[in-house]
Amino acid sequence: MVADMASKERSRGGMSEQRRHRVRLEISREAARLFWEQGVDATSGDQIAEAVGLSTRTIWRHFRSKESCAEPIVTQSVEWEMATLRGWPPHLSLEDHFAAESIRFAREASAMDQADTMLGVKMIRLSDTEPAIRTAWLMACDQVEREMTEIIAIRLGLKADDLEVRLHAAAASAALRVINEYIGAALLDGVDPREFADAPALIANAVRRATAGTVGDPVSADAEDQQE
Amino acid sequence: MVADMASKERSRGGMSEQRRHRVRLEISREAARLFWEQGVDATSGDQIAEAVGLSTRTIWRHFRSKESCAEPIVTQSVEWEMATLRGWPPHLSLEDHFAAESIRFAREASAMDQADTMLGVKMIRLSDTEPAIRTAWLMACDQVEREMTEIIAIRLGLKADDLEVRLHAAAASAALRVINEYIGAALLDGVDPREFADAPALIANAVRRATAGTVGDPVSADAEDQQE
DNA sequence: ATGACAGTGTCACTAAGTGACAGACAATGC
DNA sequence: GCATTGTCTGTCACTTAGTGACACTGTCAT
Repeated sequence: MVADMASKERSRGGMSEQRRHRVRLEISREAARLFWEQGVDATSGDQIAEAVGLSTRTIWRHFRSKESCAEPIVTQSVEWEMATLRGWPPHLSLEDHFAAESIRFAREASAMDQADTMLGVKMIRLSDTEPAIRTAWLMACDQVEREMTEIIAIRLGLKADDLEVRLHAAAASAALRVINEYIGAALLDGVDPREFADAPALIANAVRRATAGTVGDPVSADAEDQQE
Repeated sequence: MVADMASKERSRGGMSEQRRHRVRLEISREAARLFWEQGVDATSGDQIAEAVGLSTRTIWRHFRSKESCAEPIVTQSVEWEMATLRGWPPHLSLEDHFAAESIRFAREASAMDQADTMLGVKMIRLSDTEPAIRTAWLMACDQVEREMTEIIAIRLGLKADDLEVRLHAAAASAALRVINEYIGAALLDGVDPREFADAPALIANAVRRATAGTVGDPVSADAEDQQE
């Protein structure tokens, strides 16, 4: 029975998780496009459903509200940052790690990933004027903050609910958000992406300043173990 | 003076702004109470209308959505912080100014103000589990951030859209938010408010660290004039 | 084959929110 | 005094977001 469940998890359940994610992303893509082209209010659930080729009912099975249809595409646009933070090795500085990862991203990302990223940037811009979308963006930033909290806790060898850690995480992720908005807005205004080659340094310095120099530099391997 | 206000209250255009604000606050108070007592989903627009003694239609005239009914009470809970920031004299340190202002608040605030503040704290706690309310809270924090941007720009003698200023403002207000959540949660857990006598120092130090020491200390009177 | 199950469609339904119009009420003009 | 004007509010019909219940379809395990 255990093996049965395991195989089920792999074939059925596990698959369905991925599939669900894919369907949500597909819906989100169309929804984001429509939101961008004609505004949120002017876009109906029926329209989204038709664009993606599903029944309206099914849309509501995947999303609890119209605005939340934008979430996956927004979340995905910060996902690589979260992944990058998760994979931040103690012995590397933040700029070195971000620089390496963004090179890897530029090399490995598919055309669809790039298109999705642009859609995400558009949603972030939309969130300036559409409160409904701003929610999605702020929620995504909230996710980044939680991620950041974990990373900082480990890096400093403190608990994740420590006030110090929470303060650093909040400040650092707020800085990250501002840089995201800043670069995103510039990209939409047609600025050449090459202009932002120094983004890793920009981010690392902002994080360093936001955390009083506590976060950003390499830490010695055993620093993360000592709890005091 | 009071008579002046009262007469102005009756006069036409000028008053309607204040009156509108009062009505919204009254609605918000009842809505927040209901949200806290029975949850957001379980509270209908009709219920709010009945509780406040207005027709449902009028509720939707004042608020564009059910959740946004919580906004004024949430906003008000950070309003004194915004007012305090606005009135931060250049020659004072942040802790000194906050300490002075919070003493003044404790002395001058009416019973209803205090009750509203507690309601606001409850809404902030609610926003942990109710995404709809979290929006209101994050929006209020957004307001604080904008306020903070202005204050920091003036204090450092830079433009409000300067990236440096925006980074500092975001980090500082994020720190402020975390402390708000931290103290609010503690208060709801029954911790004695006297425990937080050191809040001004806590806030000032957090802001100072979040801004790499740039914001928090007194600035010389002419520092704010020089643009570079 | 057959049964279990997850995903989807259909349809009726509740609740959120809007538009249009009418009445209440105070301030203003004559 | 009385009509006028503008703002706020209530009533009611209406649209749209979102849910519940049930039937249908394809896939997998037995």
